[in-house]
Amino acid sequence: MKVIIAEKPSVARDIAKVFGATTKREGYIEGKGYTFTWAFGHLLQLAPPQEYGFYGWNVQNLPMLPSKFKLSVRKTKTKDGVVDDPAARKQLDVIRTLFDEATEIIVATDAGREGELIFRYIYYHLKCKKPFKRLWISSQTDAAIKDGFRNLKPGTDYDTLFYSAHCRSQSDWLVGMNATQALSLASGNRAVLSLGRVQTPTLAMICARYLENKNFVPEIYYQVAIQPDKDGITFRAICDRRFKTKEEAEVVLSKVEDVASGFPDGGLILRVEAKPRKEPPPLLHDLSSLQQEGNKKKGFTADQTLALLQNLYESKLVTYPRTGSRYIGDDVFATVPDLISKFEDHKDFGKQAQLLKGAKLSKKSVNAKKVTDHHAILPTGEKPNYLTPDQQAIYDMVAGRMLEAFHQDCIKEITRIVVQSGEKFNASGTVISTPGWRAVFNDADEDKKDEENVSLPKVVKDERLPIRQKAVLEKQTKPKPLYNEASLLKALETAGKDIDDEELREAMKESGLGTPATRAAIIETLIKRAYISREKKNLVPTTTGLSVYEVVKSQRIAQAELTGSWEKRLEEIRGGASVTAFREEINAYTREITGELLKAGIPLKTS
DNA sequence: GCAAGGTC
Repeated sequence: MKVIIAEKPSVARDIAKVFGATTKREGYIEGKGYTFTWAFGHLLQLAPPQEYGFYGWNVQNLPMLPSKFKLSVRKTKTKDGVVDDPAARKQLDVIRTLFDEATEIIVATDAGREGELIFRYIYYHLKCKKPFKRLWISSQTDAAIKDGFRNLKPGTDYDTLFYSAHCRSQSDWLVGMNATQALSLASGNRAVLSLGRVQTPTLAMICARYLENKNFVPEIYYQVAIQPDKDGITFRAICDRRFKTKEEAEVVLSKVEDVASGFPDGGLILRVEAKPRKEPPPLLHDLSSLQQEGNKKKGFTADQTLALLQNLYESKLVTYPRTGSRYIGDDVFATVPDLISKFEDHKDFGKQAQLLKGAKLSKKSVNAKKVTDHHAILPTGEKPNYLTPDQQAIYDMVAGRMLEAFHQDCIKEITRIVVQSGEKFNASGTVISTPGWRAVFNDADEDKKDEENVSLPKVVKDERLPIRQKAVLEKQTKPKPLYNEASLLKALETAGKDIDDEELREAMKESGLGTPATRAAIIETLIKRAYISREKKNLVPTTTGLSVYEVVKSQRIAQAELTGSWEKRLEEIRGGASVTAFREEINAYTREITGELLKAGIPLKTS
């Protein structure tokens, strides 16, 4: 009997369906001589410190450097304390029984580093010795699954991928557990002061932005504006020059030949540019972009959006939510016209769905090479029964974005006018001539809502217009805004883009800080530790958060670069480089950071 | 009591 093991039940079901296996058992499906079972993500984790003899939180234990890591069943918190997760334990028993009976194992966990780790931890924990092959696919359509089974790879092809995954896992444990205990102990041990490769740079970003914002000294500057009049329609034009004093601005103002100063036609049109600009549709959503939209449009936290989305996924209404890809492959694209037709009677964008019927669809979101472990989020086409208003809102964001993504370009008419009256003054305006994809939600372009979405009257070069008004404008430079969940998620995604070292920047390019599946949890962790709090929509540090930041801000653990340097080494390990060398470096760094924190944490006592 | 990673 062959056993196929997937990362999660939904994938096992999809594969079983292709084989025509239908008999549902407790924890697996069987039929046609196969069994199809699954994990629930990581069932096993690196064992906690006490399993290596490091009892309690004690300076004498530090740094904790196990020579060989152990695995233990994933834990869950109950009122009686931390216990083995019963669901994980039960599923492991199912897998153990199936593996015992198996002649061959086919590994169908997600095609990536963590997917490999999820399987290997189970396999080694169960001390299984059966041969295994690897299914490597990135979409769960029938065609992709069939093709994948025709091209099963030898399990050993992925040994180095497992080594890199295992190194990632151990390194996070070593640095995180040791740094956390060191800082907590050094600060008097009154509370858990956690540190980690992802959470600490995230905290640092929030703190740095907060301090920058708080300490910002606005500068006042002056500009000059005029209002030319074309056949009774006035519009505003501004002189680009910025002045430090009002007096300097008034010099320019005095040169303006406005009507009140006795010039009936004091504005000369020097230049008129009117050109259409195509604005292509946005990409389909991945988890992060949807969390950002949920935060902007509805004020949901990243965690809330993920929970709502998980809910829709379990009701089979949307595809897999924790994806980091905004693309689909050609196989999925082939199903899109049918999917779109399912929305023709939707109350808000049914009309747009009808419009797309038979139309040529944009292929901007179609790129198999950019589909990683999972493709972008789509509705499945199943009809929702009852949805809560919040679920409906998220569902509509998914469905509406699908319509947008395959829609036509939005065509805007952009006009720029330069008026001479003493100085040169500029006016610009944007008018949507063909809405295309923007017709789906009919939202204003929020980035440029205030200034650009105005229409300008038709004027021609060398024309002279009266200037009805002129004024000096007093303005202030503005600080960068505090982070909110949307802007923080965006910043985590793009973290590392401005690293000087080209190799590190390259290593982080595809990942950023954390992963789509964990970013919401990272924000919640910082809140649970009382490092940050939500104030209206903003994320601001607490005094505890700021004190921790002060202690670690110049350490590597607070920099996104740490992830970059690890990613670079992990990629080399995947390519066959030595694991031992990297482990030694991590051990050395663990000793170093532990020592420094034990010294440096003291100031926290008094704060 | 602690990391980051995955998922019901």
